[in-house]
Amino acid sequence: MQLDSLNKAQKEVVLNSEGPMMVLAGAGSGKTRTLVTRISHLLEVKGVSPFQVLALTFSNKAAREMRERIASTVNIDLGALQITTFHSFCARVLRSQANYIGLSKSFTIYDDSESKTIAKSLLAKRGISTKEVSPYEVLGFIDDLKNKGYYPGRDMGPEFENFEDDQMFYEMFLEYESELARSNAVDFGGLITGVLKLFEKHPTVLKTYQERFRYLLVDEYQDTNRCQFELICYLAEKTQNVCVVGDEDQSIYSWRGADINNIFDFEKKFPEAKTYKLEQNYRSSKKIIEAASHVIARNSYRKGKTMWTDNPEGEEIEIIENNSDKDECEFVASKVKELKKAGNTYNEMAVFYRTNSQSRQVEDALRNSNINYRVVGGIKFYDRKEIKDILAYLRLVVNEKDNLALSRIINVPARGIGTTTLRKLENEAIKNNQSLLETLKQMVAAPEEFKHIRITTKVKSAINHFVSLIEELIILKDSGEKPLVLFEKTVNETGYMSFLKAAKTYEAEARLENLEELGNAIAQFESNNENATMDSFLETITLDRTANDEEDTQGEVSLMTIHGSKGLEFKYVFIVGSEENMFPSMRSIEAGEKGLEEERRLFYVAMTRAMVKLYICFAQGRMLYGQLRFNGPSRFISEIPPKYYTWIKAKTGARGGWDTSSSETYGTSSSDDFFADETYDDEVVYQVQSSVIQAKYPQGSSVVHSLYGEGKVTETSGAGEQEKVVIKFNDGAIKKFMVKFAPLELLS
DNA sequence: TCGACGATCGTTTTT
DNA sequence: CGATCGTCGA
Repeated sequence: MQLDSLNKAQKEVVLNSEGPMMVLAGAGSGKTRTLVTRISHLLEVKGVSPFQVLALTFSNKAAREMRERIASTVNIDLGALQITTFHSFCARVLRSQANYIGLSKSFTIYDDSESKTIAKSLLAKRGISTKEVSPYEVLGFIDDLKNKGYYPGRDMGPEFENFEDDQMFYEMFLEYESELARSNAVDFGGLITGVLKLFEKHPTVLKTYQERFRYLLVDEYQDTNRCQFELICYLAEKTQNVCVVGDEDQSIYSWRGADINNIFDFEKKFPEAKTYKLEQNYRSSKKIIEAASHVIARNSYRKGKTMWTDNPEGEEIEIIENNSDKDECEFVASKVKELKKAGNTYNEMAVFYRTNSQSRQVEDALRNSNINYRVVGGIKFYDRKEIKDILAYLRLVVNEKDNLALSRIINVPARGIGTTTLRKLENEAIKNNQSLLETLKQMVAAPEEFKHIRITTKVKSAINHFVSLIEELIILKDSGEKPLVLFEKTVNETGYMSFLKAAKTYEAEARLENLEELGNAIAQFESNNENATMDSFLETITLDRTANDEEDTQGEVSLMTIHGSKGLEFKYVFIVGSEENMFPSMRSIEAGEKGLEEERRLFYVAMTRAMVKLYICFAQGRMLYGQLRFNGPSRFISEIPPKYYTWIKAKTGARGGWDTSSSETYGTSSSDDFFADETYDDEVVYQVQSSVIQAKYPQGSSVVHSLYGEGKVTETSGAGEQEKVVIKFNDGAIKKFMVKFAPLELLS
């Protein structure tokens, strides 16, 4: 254990092993190292058994990393040490206590897309089109309840009584829940609420967990939702040995239910709690840290930390102004090449964007320059149709009650059991309070009882076939056959393989390859896990979607959304698309101050990933939804005091002209151009002052735009560099521009 | 029962 | 612009 390599605050965190503690750990402050050392200290010095420690994280990646690092510092068998995600932990608890909650051990975990399918069917049942009410609205409502820790029947206090407004939604929630129960299934949120319910309804069960886990640690605490908070409170109630580590400035998942209040409420719930701040940054240069600190200081909803670093001053941040989105990507590509030439490797560089859809252009530019790259978290293997189909078969085999799985594949490949038949069967199943497969089985056994639903003999024989197929697979599974064998049988016996082979299209070819890949994944799972079962494989892939293909031969530039970058670090970071309406996103701007603060945290996260050099790029004009937009640079750029950056016009159109020069004007102009009316102060943060400069295009003036032609100004706001206008063009189009960027000319 | 075509609508997604 | 979804037609 390397206590000596820790700083004072980190040491305190490690040594104060008893009692409640909250650690506010800034970006790059050695958070993981501290947590790892704390656990090692518990095990090695305090003699705590690994069996009694529970560390909860949000991602599998974080859990794995922590376990590996502990394993390499401590000379103890970590077998019983639980470092897992909230969801895996809860799944485990629910499986071992399944009898208490009316599920069987082999319950299925439904992912978001399956939840969506149920939401859709609930709407359809009511004759509501998805246009009137989006299934996402329904899911949002349900999710919201679950995030807050609600389960049917739970007493949540006064503010939860007003379901009246949403009577219909609440009814759908109840139906959704019973639909899950009927299928012996749980959704992601239900894993957490399920355990909460278990603990509340069965104090004896709770007690066993409280007694087992004497030491509780929670990573990424700022991302916990209310339900998880309550879970933590229950688990820690007895020993009070709970250590939560988080950073309110990196809370970027509030839209997923993360509740910053958990940070503020921790001390209320645990009045004895000690709070520590890890404020020394070991990752980034001084310039980057100070710049990022100035940006985040504008947020009001924070506890407040002052990050500092002993690292060298470092290079200035570069603000890169480009003519278009395309130029921006080309700039990134050429800069990446330049950095490579200077002796850096590709995997020291990363490109961050706000939305996944922005990756394509970056990819194009990198590919054209023959630069190796990897898109992190883009394509989702397990979301592919053919994969979901085969997995649905496997799920059904594991959990016979999985009605969703059955309805998905009963006619894939086509067996002549269409939607009408399925609808009839579903009604029967509900009427008889059975699962679909049970109903089917019964129908095979006693067809005369199903005369009233009028199913043709042809369809009946198809059903017979289907049922015996599934039964055969179930027998195979029960006989203890290995997952890979079960998979291969499934692919072949169901006719899926021959159906794809027969198609002979390019697409079918790709699908076959994907199935092969699924086979490889199963084989790998078998070799990694001694007693691999299909059940455990299915759980693993729904709860851990990180693809495990880690080949870093040549090194690759990493491309990812900023959300995906949390927890990572790179020497060189490019943030692309740093424009208003992109980043911050249009929606967040509309959402108001809270939305903007979250975007600012996102920007802060992006900045603090960079160790050596940060490039913040924006384009004057960008193609968006098939339209050229002039958004202007992100307000967050203007929140960085100019002394930390150099403003570089990489490729910019001449003022007022759009498609003019392609000449490179690498110059070091300052930000004065853009943010002339802002003042900076090192201590406190500055309000944007309104300018007294007159508008260049006052309301009513006639103008000509080099692309859209002539029009009239209908609205003007701001002045000088901030001036914005709304123009109604002669062809009727109404568009909004930032005067600074728009190729406009005044006519009268 | 499948496929072709038009209308629609655009965040982020640890689990 | 483009992916996705729903509707309609054969």
